[in-house]
Amino acid sequence: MKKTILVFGLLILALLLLFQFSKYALISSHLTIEIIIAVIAIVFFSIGVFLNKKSLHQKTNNSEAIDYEKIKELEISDREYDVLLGISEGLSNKEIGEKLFVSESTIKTHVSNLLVKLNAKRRTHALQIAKDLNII
Amino acid sequence: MKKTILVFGLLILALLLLFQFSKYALISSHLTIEIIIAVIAIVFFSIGVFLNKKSLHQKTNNSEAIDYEKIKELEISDREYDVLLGISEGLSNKEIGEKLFVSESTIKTHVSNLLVKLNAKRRTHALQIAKDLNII
DNA sequence: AGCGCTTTGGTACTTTAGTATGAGTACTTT
DNA sequence: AAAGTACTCATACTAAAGTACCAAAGCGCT
Repeated sequence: MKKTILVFGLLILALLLLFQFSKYALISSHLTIEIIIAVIAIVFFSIGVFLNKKSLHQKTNNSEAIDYEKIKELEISDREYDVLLGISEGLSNKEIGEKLFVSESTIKTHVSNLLVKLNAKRRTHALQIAKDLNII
Repeated sequence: MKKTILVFGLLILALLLLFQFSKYALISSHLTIEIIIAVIAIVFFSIGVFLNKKSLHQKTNNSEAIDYEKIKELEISDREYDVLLGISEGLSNKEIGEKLFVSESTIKTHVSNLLVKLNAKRRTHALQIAKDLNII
């Protein structure tokens, strides 16, 4: 929000500077009106591109970044999150166990707890929910 | 590519029109230079935003867009793809069957064929592969 | 009409997944 | 020291998922 105000302030400043510049240029007749218009066009075109790129990047980043706050909020433990990542890699409980050096039983416990915490019926459902919440 | 040329053509046209307009406006003195500059600034700012949005959308869409060619390449049938979408929604075979108005047996057949075609061991694995190939 | 393909569905079976319950260890907080 | 929490693991069970095989209906193509 503060950034937005700053950017708009700079924009208005740029606009005023261009007004002054164009007046001076016309009076002194060193530059033709075409060039002034071209300069203004290029400047504002660039500003438009720049601003849009920033805002769009924020949006795309938001949909890709992992929401660690949400993970805490759901009380998902570290180990449970490891298991969730294993599931998202398409591994079986046994394979996840081998990867984390624990038994399949342990993974089953973690998965069960995960399903409760994510309010999911199946591991695939959990995956869908987790993606929706931006936690994987 | 053709679109790009078209857009640039229109841009140049707009620029020329603005030149003529500004000249006429100055001669007839109906408008001040400030207003002309403001109009030009707004117009080109908008053009910048618009063009950038288009190009960025193409980029983001590319990493999200579904690769239908790949689906054909893998010889995944329409129905199998429906089932794949059901899996990605976290549904059980039974639920997918209800959604598509067919029996669970049918879904099992489709899933089995899908796993072979995607070279996956499990439905979660199929999901991971499908995401990797940009087909879901 | 016959061929190939998709879609559908079934049976029988094996393998994973998931639930319920109990229990031990370790580490932190009160 | 006691309570709480996270992690571990096991048993016993039920429920899904997945495999293998077979079979029939429907559609487009030649």
